[in-house]
Amino acid sequence: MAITEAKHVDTRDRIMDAAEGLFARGGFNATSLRAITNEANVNLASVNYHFGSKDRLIVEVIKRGIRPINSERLTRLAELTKNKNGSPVPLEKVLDCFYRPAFEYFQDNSKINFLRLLGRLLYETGPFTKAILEEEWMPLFEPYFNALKTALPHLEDDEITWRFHFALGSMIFTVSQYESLEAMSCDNCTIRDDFEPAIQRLIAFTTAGMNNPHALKSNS
Amino acid sequence: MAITEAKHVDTRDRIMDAAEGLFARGGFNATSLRAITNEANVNLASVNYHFGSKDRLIVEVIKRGIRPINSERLTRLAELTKNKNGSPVPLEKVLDCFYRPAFEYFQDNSKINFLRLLGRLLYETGPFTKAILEEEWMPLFEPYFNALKTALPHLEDDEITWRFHFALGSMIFTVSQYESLEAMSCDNCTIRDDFEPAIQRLIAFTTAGMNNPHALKSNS
DNA sequence: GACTATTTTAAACGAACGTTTGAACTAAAT
DNA sequence: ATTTAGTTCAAACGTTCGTTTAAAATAGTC
Repeated sequence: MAITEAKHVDTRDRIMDAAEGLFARGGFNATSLRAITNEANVNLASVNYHFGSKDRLIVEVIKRGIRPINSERLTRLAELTKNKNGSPVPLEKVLDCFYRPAFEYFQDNSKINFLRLLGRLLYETGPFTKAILEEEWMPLFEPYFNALKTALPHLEDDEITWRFHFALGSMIFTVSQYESLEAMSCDNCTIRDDFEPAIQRLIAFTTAGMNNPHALKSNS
Repeated sequence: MAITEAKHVDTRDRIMDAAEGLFARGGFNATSLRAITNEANVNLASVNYHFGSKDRLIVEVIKRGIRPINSERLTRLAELTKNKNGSPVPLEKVLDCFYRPAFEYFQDNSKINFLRLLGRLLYETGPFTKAILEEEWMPLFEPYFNALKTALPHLEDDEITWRFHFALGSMIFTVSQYESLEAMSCDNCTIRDDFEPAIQRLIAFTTAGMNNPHALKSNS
């Protein structure tokens, strides 16, 4: 049974690896199962055998990729607030806990496409995509929103939401559209070899933006 | 000939209007010509008659939408730098010239989907999409980069490029993913009825982020 | 009213898609 | 050696896609 299971898992993972790269590069609808099974060197029918359908394949691919990132985000934030129990947590440390697990994906070359797939997912439509995002996002939003609230006590809730949204946009754009940044800078500004300059600049940028003492009145 | 041209233009525009909305909602590959022609109440073959192919249809849709935005961006920046000839231009005014023409698209309900289509285009693949984006972006990048350089004389070129990239991410995310912001805030933070609070907050956020005096050394 | 050019229409084309099927294959258990 | 459960495989299924075709309809010209 050991070898049988090894084969099983092997085929499953080869399909998911190939699907992850092809979905990120060409999109979900534009990527055919035949393209995936060709790249994975498996039979066409094995996708429906192991996953049931193409829809459930992408769900598994996304969950496999996003869960270690998000659990790491929660773990680091919990450690951060635990060690500083009571006293306010520095804003830049909170943002570091949120950004870094995503950036660390770039260390693994086989995962470099996944963040682009996640960014693309925001624009994909379908019965499953929105559900996955909300399902994986909601457990993350509350703890981080509370951490931001204690770090920015002078701001109203909606103001924090606005600024968190802006920071999210910067991060997502940075990790999923890095190619356009490379093009703009003639490859001077890159994220591939070492993400530390990128994440430090991103933290500096978004910390300054969120710390801005001036705020619009009320929630209008 | 007058009525003939009217019909011609009418069918063309009805196709483009329907395509813009459907492409934005469901993506390029997932939207069939039959869905477009049904929504536009025109015959299926008229797409190929008027545009030649589905690929050339999306090119025309994108160009029709992006050109008035980008020409307005250039016009307003030119006026801004002309009136303040010589003296440095305030950073927030430069960003206002860049952001506002995009946000003003939300005033026209028929155009509300176009910015989402543009955001989605960043993640679409194809021989035409990247070419359009670069073709329409390059004439914009140089003037705005120069304006940012004079507004931020203490920063190196690459540092400006990084921060401009972060600001771009915030803006694109705001105009194309406003639904997730509404969900996070229980519809307290919205952009639909009035974009002025959104654009002012976005300008405040990105101005603070770009003005940050601290900068990483060198271009590493 | 006949003629020409332009546009619209219904129908069909071949190709590619996700999925299903049933037989062949593999490896551990009896 | 036979059985059994799990997996792989080639082939085919029905559907949908973008595109093409040729006839019908429309509008302007003489």
